Amino acid sequence: MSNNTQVITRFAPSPTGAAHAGSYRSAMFAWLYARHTGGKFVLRIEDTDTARNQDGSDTQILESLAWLGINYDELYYQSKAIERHQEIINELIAKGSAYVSTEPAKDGNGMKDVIRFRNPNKSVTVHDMIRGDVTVDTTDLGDFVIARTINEPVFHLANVIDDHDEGVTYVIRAEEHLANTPRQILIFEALGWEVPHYAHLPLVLGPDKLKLSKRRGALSMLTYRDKGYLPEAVLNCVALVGWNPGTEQEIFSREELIALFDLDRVQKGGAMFSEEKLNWFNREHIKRLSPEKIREYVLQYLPDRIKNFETYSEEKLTALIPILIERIATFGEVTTLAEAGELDFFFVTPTIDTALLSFKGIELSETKVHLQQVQNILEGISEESWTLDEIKEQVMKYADSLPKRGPALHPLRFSLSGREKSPDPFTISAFIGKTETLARISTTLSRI
RNA sequence: GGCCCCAUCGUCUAACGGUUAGGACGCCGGCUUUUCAAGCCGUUAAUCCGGGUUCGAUUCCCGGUGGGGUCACCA
Repeated sequence: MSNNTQVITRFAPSPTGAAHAGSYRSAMFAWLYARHTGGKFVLRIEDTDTARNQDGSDTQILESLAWLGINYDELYYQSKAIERHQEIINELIAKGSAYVSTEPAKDGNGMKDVIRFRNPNKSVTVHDMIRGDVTVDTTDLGDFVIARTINEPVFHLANVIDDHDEGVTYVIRAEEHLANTPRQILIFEALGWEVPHYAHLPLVLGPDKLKLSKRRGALSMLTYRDKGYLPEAVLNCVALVGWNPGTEQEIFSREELIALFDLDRVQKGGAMFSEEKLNWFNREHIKRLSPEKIREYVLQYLPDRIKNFETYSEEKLTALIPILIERIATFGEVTTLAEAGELDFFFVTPTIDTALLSFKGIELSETKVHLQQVQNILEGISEESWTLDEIKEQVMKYADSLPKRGPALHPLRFSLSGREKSPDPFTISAFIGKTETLARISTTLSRI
């Protein structure tokens, strides 16, 4: 194999259901390697198992890849290569490398012809870019089946033919295929074709430490999209399971990943994919988003419940975004928060449960005094200087004059939000404005 | 079971024979302007075991153990 062969990698999913994080990691590495080397990345949908194909699952894969920004240079559907496959099967038989074998049908109904490969029974070495040389004696494979019928190749054969025809020079795929690689090499050799470079990626494990499968751990990438994860965060997170650039940098843009990625720093052992870490990555990537982009996302996830409030406006949204951003890991949480009513007090006057108004153990009568003091202070601040900093400074002056700040701050915050948990009172006051702040305070006061 | 692959904190990982075995996520604790969130600081935590080789092993070799993959007329 010459060193200057163009790098052509591929991702070859079968449309039999939702692919999982491990599949996409394979796609990602193959794509990253192609982009890094300036090569090509081809996508091949292996849709020959008509019985197990699932409708729409190929478009789901395509959509997921597009969302992640994994763009391909060529797209093939394996089912369209049937004639070519037949041609090769016949060639193999003509050459004596394969033969028709009449044997009892699998389903138990009579006899049937299958095509078997004439195994030379020799030792085959896979030169794996990640694991080094792996030598296997293919004898125990026997004369394995390469086609169900004369025109129906089995996975190994179809794979070899397609990879060859599509010019694939680097087969980058999951480790589960390593054990099957020798038989594919045997086929390549029988056909006199150049064997591609191989790189078998460590498996991505589920929480149970077992390899992810369609049944277990299959989580569509689109689910992540819908939950409000950023594609660059998912890309970043998944790229770092099983690979690292050798530095302590953790946050990478798509371009940085392409520039840095290489096969020689790919891990050998399997690894678990952690959603907790994904949340962290997502937060980090949100921080790096432009204000416009953030606004777009928030708008997309903010439910009508909020948008329909009379007090809702573009300006309010602008003020709300920074408050929102520090409370979420995914944009989907914007919806969750809003739907749980945890944002309502920004737009409508909350109902106050006076039993919860006082700071720990403080008499209601004393709370009332504090609240009145704060009310006076707030009234003294002009509309023009009604800013978060100013409000905070003035109110804190009073709160600090007390043995503890809680007795003054808690009732204020509670009067404004009506919730046990909420942003601080200054943030809320600044957000809802002077008039509404004072209105909420006097309403509370009147109810004591 | 045969064959193959793998093995550092709970998790993702760094350390290409010499480090107090480093970082990140999470956990826990503290701080910050009551609460929550965020932020900051800090703590806890690992080389699977046994032999070699070597002045010296996480690192190299062998064995064991453990885990995983694969042995289809599925891809």
